[in-house]
Amino acid sequence: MTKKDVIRLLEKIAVYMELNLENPFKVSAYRKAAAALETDGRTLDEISDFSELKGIGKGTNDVITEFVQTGKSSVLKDLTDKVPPGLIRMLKLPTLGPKKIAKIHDALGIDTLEGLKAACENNEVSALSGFGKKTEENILKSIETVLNRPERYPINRILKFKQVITDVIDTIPGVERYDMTGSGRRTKETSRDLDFIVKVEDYQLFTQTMIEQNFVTEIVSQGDKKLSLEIEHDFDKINVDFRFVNGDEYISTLQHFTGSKEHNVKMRQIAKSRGEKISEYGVETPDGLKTFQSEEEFYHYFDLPYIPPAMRETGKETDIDISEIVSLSDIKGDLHMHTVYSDGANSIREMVEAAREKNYSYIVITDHSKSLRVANGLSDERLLEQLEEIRAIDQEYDDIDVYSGTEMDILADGTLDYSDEILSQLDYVIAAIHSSFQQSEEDIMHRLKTAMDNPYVRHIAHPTGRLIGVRDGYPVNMEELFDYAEKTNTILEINANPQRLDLSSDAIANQNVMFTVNTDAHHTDHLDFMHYGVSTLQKGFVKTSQVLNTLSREEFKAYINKDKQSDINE
DNA sequence: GCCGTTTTCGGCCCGACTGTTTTCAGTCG
Repeated sequence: MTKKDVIRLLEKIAVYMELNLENPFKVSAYRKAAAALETDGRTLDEISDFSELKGIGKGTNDVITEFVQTGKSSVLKDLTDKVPPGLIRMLKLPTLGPKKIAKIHDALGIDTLEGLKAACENNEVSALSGFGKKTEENILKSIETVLNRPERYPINRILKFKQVITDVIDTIPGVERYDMTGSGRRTKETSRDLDFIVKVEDYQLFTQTMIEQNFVTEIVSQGDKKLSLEIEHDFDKINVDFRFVNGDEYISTLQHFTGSKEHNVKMRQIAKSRGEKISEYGVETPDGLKTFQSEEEFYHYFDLPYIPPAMRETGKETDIDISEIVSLSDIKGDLHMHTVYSDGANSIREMVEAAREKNYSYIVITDHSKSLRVANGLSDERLLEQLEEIRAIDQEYDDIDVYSGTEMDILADGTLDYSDEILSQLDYVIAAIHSSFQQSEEDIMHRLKTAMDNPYVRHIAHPTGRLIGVRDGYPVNMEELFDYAEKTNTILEINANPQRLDLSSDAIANQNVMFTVNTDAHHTDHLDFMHYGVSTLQKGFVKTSQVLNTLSREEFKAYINKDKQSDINE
């Protein structure tokens, strides 16, 4: 029995209560109780009295206590006796909510998706009062969608959908400004849909242009203020919402539609306690509607520091001190990138020039090692050749330090791809697993530990090998990984490539080790990925002092010239 | 069901759009 089990129980009760048409505020109380448990940093055993948490009172405390002690819940049992499980599946259908489902169930006795489909096809649903032809069609369409489309897409897929949309927006005259909002802006690992806000002179022209595009498969809704479409790209379908903004409310609309919902509820409660009201149009104050020039100004107005989008999730971000959390401007260099020596697209010099444009103080060139043949990994000789070239280029620049490194393979049996004799000549060594993902956790941990034990290996790249929504990665014992990293002074990477985001924000929260965030760029354009990695760190509430590449140029040079075992911040 | 510096009852964030209805309920974000 873990905290997660209790959270799931409370959320399950909320869903069943919703379908049982209980008071919506009662339903919401169960959801809030679940959120309160989630936000609390402690484990189940560490909490002695649940009712001391804000949002948990006598009722939910009793439910939790019964469940923890007996493993059962009489409240849930009563509900599951009353509500057929098929109705839970119906809740997933867009346009169908608890009220309509209850009505269909009560009037027609339908309690399965299949039964619902048949009833629509026989026009039984449209015969009910309050239902019509259109509702029936929409239900059939919803069933189709739910059966044929993934619920959420990984962030990398979301970014491709985004490109399809922005390519069109960029051609529409009169568009003054637009932003992607929603979970995409918050850098969630997966998103259900795409959201944009658009400041445009003529929303009708915008709407007309957009709905004429070949990729539009359905107009979900269309009004003066918003447009909602279903689009298709590369055989995948997703919903896209546009919100039209006029005048001075842009920042308030941006803030509102960035979410999360929980974050917004929290902000509105704060406003309300001051006698004010937040909406997407601004803040209603006793002196009239207040609008803002920036989100910084918006948060400062409520006596809060600027909260980056990535951190706007549970609402707890408004309660805690976030002044020391890392931000993109703290990043002084990129320690993991590839060149044409292995599988990168650009030369060392091109990478240096691109890094200078980012105002970085230092970079490390880290091509693949010899065993990674598919990526043209460097033999000992080519690595030493490259080292010479890096040294020469470094000499040419006053404003940036260019260090020689490698992303060295940890081979299947745990041996490292270069000898210590070779490694000792490099400035900075990264180790990574690129092969034999199917090994047991024990074998994988043996490989990672061998690398961490090596005196030249400074950091482990993409420690789990996962690709979001594509593969889980190899089996890593996370507790052991963090313990061993701490023991050996080995730094763990947040790989900023949006396919990876590895380690994940969930994994790094509340850990006491050093991290580094790097793009793993294979092209100069990829250096732009850095902000995804920083967002991941922000979601894990990681402080600037815990991130290696926030060190100044001099501090980083000192770190490189020191033994791995010595303290970084000495 | 939870909560309280307008407190033990009466609120609980707020607005857009659709569809069915003829003034609004339901759903969504």
